[in-house]
Amino acid sequence: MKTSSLLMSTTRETPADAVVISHQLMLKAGLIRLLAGGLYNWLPLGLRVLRKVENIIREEMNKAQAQEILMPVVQPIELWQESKRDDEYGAQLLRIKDRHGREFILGPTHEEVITDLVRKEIHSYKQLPINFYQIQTKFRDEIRPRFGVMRSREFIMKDAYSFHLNQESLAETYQQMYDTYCNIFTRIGLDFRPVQADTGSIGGDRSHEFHVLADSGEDDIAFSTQSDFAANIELAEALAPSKKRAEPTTKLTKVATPNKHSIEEVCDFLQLKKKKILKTLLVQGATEKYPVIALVVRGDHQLNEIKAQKLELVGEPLTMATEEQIQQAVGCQAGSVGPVNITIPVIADRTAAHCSDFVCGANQDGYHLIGANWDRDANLTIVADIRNIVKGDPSPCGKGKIEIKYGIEVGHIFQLGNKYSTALNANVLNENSRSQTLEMGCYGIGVTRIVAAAIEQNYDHKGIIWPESIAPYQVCIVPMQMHKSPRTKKATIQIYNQLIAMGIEVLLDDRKERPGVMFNDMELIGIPHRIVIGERGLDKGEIEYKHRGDEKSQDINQNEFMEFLTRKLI
RNA sequence: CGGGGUGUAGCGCAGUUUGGUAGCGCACCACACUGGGGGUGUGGUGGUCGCAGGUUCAAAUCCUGUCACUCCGACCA
Repeated sequence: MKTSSLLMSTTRETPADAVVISHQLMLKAGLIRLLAGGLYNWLPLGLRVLRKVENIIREEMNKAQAQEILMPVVQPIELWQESKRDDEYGAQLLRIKDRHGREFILGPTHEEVITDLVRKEIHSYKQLPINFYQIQTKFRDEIRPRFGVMRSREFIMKDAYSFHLNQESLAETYQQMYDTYCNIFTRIGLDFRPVQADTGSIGGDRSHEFHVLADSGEDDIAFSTQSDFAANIELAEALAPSKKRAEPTTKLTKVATPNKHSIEEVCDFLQLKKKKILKTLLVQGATEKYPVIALVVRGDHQLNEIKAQKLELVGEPLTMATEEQIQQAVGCQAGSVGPVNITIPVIADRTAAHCSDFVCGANQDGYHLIGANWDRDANLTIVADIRNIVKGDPSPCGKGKIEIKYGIEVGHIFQLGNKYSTALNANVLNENSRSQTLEMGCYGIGVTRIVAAAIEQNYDHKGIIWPESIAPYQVCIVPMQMHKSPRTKKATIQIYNQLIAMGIEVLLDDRKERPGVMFNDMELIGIPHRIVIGERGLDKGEIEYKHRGDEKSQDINQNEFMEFLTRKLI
């Protein structure tokens, strides 16, 4: 390809709207352009990268005996009513009507469609297990699209769905997909981690997310410093302190804390560390008997809503109690609530339950209690893990301490079980001629997001540094004064043609631009291998080579150049 | 959905307070010089100032409404 005929829309200035580096660089390098909120055009260079990612995924999926299919983006609403997910998905599901007034949705995912297909096509256990995948556009009407293609409304996803007669077979394919995902992300050249994850509203039993580690990641991942344990912070268990709780040493005393509500204010006022205070949050209960529940965590900890809402007494989804409810339940404002002399059920976090001589709200506006202790002053009935794990906590795996890093979720695999096959009645006959509900797994990869994630991990002040596997072109040729020097032109065209004949993707910058412009553009768009040809080198019988990640270029003897380059390209 | 910000040429912005001929830089086009890191000069192209309504002799500027984009938060396979 020659740059003279390529749409290479590089810009000098950084667009004001882009905040993360990958978004900025994708715009600057002319990979994508915004059409509307969360909707992007992919320009030629960007699309080449996208296709490379797709092809790696496709090859690895095929290797794992998965079969590629293609399902429609537009799906009839009836399927979603059948699975009861039309309500569950809510506003994120974009609904449309056709000319006859029939309702459709733009597919945010394809569990329903594939399950429908399978219930129609698969009838015998002999056809199992089977694994289908597609690389297809999805649409999710995100509340807040942001970070370019990292969180867009329309995006491309590789989604796979496997079907099984039993749990063992599902577990086998799940493991195979786990390995396949590792192969895919390794081949792409990403620094990634498989992470234990919450199954979320998609349902199911076992789940791993695959995260690319980057500062701009939207997920918090907890790692062990001494093992390969990694879990989404939503899920990571905060262990109970191993030591016994200290005995009370102080008297329970009420102190005035006028207009001090937040943990910070009270700490400031009483000159305390945050960990000496217990934070009491009131949430909606699950039953009429207990409409309000108190959740107690240590002042320096954060409530983990996902853990909390899994508790029996707690309403789902987790909702904070209203002011009226708080007044009615404890007779004071939210900032003065505490577990002492409270009539509603109290659920204490494991670490909070381990505190002694603590400070808490007095259940009276303007007052807190100091020197409070469990059992002596407050009933400790329910203890549970309801906080976010934090840096320095012991790892739940038993080895090492916890470190928190940010991750970009690029893959997610689930063992769904029979949620959809039951809802949609997907059965096969087993070897006893009995109808049996299918077990199901699903496996997603955010294809467009991978492009952004790869940039987040591979860039410098000049621009993108593509991993070789997904670079839009492997090699670029930057000739010096080619339009004035027949010698340079001849050498350039010769190498260009040779590389093309070898099947190498090469980009020749044949624009009548100054060298600086060409260098800057090629570095911005991140082509891994650069060849510079000019009279200066030719006089010495040399051609210049530089890798995008290298500090310096090297001059290679003209006669040995192709051999040299071929070795670099392996 | 709550709170903030911004809409003026392809991009980045000034002009709005105090109403009076639509500006700058980059990009783009032409020519010349230049030529190993976004070079220089000369001359150009391009905007119903997001949209609608109102006030006024006169609106990018003031008022009302509306739409879009964006940031923070909540939300979220």
